[in-house]
Amino acid sequence: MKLKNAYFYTLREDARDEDSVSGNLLVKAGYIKKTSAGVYMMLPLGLRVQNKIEEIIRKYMNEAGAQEVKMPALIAAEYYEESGRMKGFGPSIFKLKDRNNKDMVLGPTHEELFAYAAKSHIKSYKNMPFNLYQFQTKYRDEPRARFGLVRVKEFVMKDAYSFDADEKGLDESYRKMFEAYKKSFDEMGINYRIVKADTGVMGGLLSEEFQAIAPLGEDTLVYCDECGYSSNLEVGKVVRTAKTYTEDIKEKQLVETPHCESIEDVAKYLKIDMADTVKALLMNVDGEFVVFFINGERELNESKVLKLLGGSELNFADDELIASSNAVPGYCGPIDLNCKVVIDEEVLEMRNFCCGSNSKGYHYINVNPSDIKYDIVGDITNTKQGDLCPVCGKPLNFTKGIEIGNTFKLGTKYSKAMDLQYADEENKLQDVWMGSYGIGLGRTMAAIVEQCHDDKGIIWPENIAPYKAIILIMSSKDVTQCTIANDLYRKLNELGIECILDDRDERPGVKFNDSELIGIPYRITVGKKAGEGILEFKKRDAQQPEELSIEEVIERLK
RNA sequence: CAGAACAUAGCUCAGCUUGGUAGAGCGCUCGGUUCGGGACCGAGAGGCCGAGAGUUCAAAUCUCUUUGUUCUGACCA
Repeated sequence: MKLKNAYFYTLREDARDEDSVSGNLLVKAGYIKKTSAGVYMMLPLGLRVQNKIEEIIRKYMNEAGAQEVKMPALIAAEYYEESGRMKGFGPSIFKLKDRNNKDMVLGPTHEELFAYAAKSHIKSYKNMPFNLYQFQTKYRDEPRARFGLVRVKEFVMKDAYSFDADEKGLDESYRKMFEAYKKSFDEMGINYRIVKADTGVMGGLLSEEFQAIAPLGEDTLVYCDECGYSSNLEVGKVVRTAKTYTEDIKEKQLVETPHCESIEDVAKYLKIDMADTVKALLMNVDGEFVVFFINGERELNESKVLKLLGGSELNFADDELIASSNAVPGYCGPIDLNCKVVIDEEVLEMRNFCCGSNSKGYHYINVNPSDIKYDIVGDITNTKQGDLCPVCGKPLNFTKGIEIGNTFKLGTKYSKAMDLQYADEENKLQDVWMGSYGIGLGRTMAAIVEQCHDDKGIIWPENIAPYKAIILIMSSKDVTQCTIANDLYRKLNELGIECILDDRDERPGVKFNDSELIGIPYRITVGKKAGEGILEFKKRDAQQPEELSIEEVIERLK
């Protein structure tokens, strides 16, 4: 690409409406442009990066034996009605009607259509295994688009679906995809971690996420250096530091706590440790009023709660629901509470703790497990700093991650719903075992920028940079420089080395800054010494440039 | 969905408190001087001040409504 006559621009100032590093840099460097919240144009440079990511994934998908197809984005709603996910996705699914008033959706993910496609092929066990994949645009009406390309409403996903006759087959298909994912992300140069995760709206048996390590990440990852245990915070079993309660059990006592509506206030007022308090969460579980009691320092884990209670929706309770009991918001405690009570298993180990009294302005201190009444007990909180590895008992580490890929063992959930069956060796009908595997391309791009940048701009890993090299002509009026630069540009192109020639009539500073902002891995400066056959060669992340001959430059880039 | 902030030129912003009909820097066009880290001089083009309603002789400015964008949370591959 010769810049002079190309669609190319950079911005000098930070984008006002992009607060994330990657969103700002991608917009500033002219890779993407926002059209509305969570919807972006892919400009020439951005599309090249996305295509690079796509090619790497395609290579490993094909290597793993998957076949590429392309499904429509516009889908009759009946497919999602059949699988029950019209409800599962709820407001996140884009709905529309055609001119005949037929309900349509813009596909948020494609298990249904792939299961439908598989029906045409699967008659007997002899037709499996196989794996289909696509690169295709997904639409999700996210409650809150944010962080540039990290969470958007329209994005390209690689999604693959495996079909096997039994669980053993699924395990093998899953393993192949898992390996292909590792190879893909390794080749892209991403720093990532694989964690166990919740199966969520996808359902199924197992979910693992590929998480790019980044402070911006919306997921918290917990991992153990000792044994390799690694999990999303939302699913990890909580194993507490073995705090030994040595003190004697005391008699519970009512104390005045005026205007202390939060557990922080109470702890501060009574001058006690938050870890020695039990807080109440007044919740609405599918319309039923349930109060949860957990250690004052912990957070309630929604997916654990729903799994424990077999519920589907968890919200804070409204005033009407609260009024159905004697619970007093801010002073709710597990003693003589007349509604459904669920306590975290940790509470049973605590001694002489503080909790609400169900009368305004008062809390109890020195409460013990024998004082309280409850209906259900279980592990219902998030892992937190200080907790131990559930496998080996060593202290856990925490980090933030951006979910760039995930793999699901779906089992027979969708084949049952979509009636996808095959005849086995005894001619009996059996359900097909499915797996599904996704990678978000734009999100991957964003995650890489989050990891690979400095104060001057992006630093693309070589394998996904839009171009490998950029040639800067210092003086566009210098005939020698122009000739040499154009000649080098031609030679590199002949060798299949993708490069940019900055032949714009700009001052050197502009060209240096732009080349750093857009993050091209190698910079070749054609300047004063060009006449002597000497060029300047600098890797994007190198401290100092080096002087090389034209031949040496070509050799380095081969 | 709740809370908060913001919306003025292509970009980043000032002006609003105290109403008088539009500003800066960068970018862009033309001319000149420059030419190895976002140069300088001169001359220009470019905006129904997000939209609608109201108050007023007069609204970018005050009031109400609305839409959009961002942040925090809720939610969410």
